[in-house]
Amino acid sequence: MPQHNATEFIKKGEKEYLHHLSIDCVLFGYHDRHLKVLLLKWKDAEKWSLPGGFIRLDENLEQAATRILNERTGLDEIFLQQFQTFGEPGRSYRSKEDVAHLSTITNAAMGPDHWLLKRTVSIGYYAVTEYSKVNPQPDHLSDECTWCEIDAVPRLIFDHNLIFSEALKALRMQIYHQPIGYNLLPEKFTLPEIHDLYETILGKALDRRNFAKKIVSLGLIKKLNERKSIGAHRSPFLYKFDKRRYDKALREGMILAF
Amino acid sequence: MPQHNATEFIKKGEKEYLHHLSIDCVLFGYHDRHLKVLLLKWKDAEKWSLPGGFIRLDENLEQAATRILNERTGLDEIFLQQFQTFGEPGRSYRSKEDVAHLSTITNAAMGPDHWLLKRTVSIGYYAVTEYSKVNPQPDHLSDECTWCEIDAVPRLIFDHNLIFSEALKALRMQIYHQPIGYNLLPEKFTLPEIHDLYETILGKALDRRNFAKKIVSLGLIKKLNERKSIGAHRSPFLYKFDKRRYDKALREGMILAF
DNA sequence: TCAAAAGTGTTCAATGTACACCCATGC
DNA sequence: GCATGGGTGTACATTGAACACTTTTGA
Repeated sequence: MPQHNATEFIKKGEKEYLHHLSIDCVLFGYHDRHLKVLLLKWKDAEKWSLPGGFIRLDENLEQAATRILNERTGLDEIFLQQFQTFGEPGRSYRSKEDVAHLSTITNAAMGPDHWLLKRTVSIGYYAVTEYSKVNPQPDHLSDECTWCEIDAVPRLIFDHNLIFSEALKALRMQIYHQPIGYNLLPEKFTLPEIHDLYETILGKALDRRNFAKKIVSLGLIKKLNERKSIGAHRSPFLYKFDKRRYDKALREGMILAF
Repeated sequence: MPQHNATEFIKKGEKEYLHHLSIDCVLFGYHDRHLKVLLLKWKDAEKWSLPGGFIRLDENLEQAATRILNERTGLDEIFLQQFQTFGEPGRSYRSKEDVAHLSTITNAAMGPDHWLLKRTVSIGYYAVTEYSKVNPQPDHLSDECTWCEIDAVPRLIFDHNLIFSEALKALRMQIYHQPIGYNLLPEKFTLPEIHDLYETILGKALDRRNFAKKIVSLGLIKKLNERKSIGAHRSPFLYKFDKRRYDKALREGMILAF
């Protein structure tokens, strides 16, 4: 039962969602050596936030997070990771200004007991996607939904800056224990491409030769007898993921060091 | 405002705690080469559970977890780690039997809309303590609170077996990145003692000589000019933690490999 | 022929791993 | 003197880190 507008959401949401709980998603987007994060801008204000939402009465947490991201991006089959739960009292709607603004943009009177204004504990999820084909859609409360370079994240509402930075920390930790890239690279990709991916996510330079040795020795990718033509340069070999081994590494973990 | 009995808790809790949310704690106890976990047994039944509780309206999550454990153990200054949040619909009070039993032991009529029976998302915390001086106290709903060997954990209610095993996994992961032992060992301890601690928590044998080299080379512990008398055997040297470096490693992490 | 990017291998240092003997102590 | 547990060092294998030249391509 999708809400058709913000006013309805404010009024009817009370009966459709779990109170005191929300989900915030940090969706990282990778493309061409850039790592970005999906942000929303509140209507008629310079207030930015992470995409978030509430949990339906009978929905599990991961489904809810998937739905929230799907509504903003159209993406399906997002590989989500729950990373932390944030519950400081007063973490949301601490300022009267935020409340007044919410009231204005939703055109709804909200008493202090309104369900949306109650103390809310937020479960944080993150995911990574290839962003070049995503067309971000604002939600009811926003007039903009856009990718933002992770080094240029503005001040966000509530504790969303904390949530973002914890997500980035978790992502960078995860990359040492689980494979990454299957959804971020084309089916066939070159070593320089996956090398750029790792450098971008980790935010640091990795020696080309050592990287190639390690990534190949993990056995998750295999070299093809094809090259990619990249113009006035030597043509790099193409590789593809060995899906069996990739999935095994996803399940069982691995150890990587750079 | 502590509840004095289960009936009061059932009735008045509605206004004192956040709905739809709970905290479950996995408290590991170490002593003399044994790793145990604190469990509660429901009144008049062979139903075991992890210690858990609810979050007061103005309490932060870690305070709530600390309070819950403090009520069971009297312990203060517990180093808690939030590790995962569990929210499958139907994870708690799925069976009518459980509901009926709760109703019986609390002597309270509970309709299907009772706050305790609503869908509840539980935030998992774990901690480790020295258990030999702890006198576990049952809560309102239990008639037993006791340490159980981690290899002999019985069937637990709800999804508590899952919560327990995820906590154990997280603890064993953490031990590679953060120092452990400050609260688990006496102020002065021997290398064999800390060696036993690591073997017990990890559940595997570690080479004595290599362990000593690594743990000393981390610089977190320092050798004293004292030995411990252990009867008819060579007296091992005593060590103590270097608190400054220990705290630094807690904050910044470290890397350990066994 | 030149500029730009890709491919590749070796050396050295550090770390991890396996392993065994002697020493101290109290009975 | 003996049983028990503690202390210690070495050799080898593995891994990580640093590093530079040659090849390919199209303009």
